Amino acid sequence: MKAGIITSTNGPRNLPAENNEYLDDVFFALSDQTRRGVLKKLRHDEASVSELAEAYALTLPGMLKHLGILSRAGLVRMEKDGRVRRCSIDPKGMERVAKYVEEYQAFWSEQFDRIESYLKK
Amino acid sequence: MKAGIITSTNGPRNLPAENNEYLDDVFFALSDQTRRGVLKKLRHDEASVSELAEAYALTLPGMLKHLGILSRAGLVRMEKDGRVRRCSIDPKGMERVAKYVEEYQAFWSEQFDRIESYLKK
DNA sequence: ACCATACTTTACCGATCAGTTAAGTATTAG
DNA sequence: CTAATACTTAACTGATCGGTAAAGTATGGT
Repeated sequence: MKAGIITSTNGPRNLPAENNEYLDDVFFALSDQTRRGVLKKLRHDEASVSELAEAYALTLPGMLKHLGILSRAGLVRMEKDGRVRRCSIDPKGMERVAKYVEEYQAFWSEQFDRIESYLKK
Repeated sequence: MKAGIITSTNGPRNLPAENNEYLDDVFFALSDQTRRGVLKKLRHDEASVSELAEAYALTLPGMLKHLGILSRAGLVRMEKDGRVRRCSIDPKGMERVAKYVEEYQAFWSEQFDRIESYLKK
């Protein structure tokens, strides 16, 4: 969604070529208390947009924006059922986060081990 | 840093009282490719602000802002050594993320089990 | 057919963000 | 002492964010 030109060429900034574009979206979606609250609520039960808007004292368009962000991040699934939009958890987004954290900590502890073995000498 | 008044009273919005204020900061910090790149680089080696600024083609103040965000999120530690600021990984922030993901998925699979056992009947 | 419900679209607002330039301070090399 | 280095602070810019109001569209109940 955001910087397609920059990341597609991987040119202008000499980034370590971390092509995890979607991580921008999922981490951003999780950086808001209201959106984490929505996720928490949806883990227990599905809900409509109106129900969520009322629960968080937001207007319908306001809640819809949050849901759009959660949906783009792969954290929420939405299905139109008549005039009602049923929102439910999508596990895809959180799995991406889990994977990132795992890889991160794997690298970190590897580094830690290296230092430890160095200190032993 | 952000909404101290709102979350301290936990009043105005009827949130599910998820008092994980710091999660806003850590998820937000991770929602940017440059900042995730800095983390990746720092996992291999410490670096000064200038080194990081050059690696990502940013000005010093620009990089310093990113480092401030990473630091507030508990993802990066900074120590002033003479006129140089040495930046290194702080595991605290990522541990918070790991914990959030764990709890989230625990609830999710619990819910999943409940549905499964319901379907068995 | 009529009307209420549930969403959708558009346009707007103040605040925050990513980035800059420019000017400042502190530390070290010579 | 002087000057270069490395950071720091302040002010500014365009873009995005969270939220709203207002007006529109589609669907279901009677």
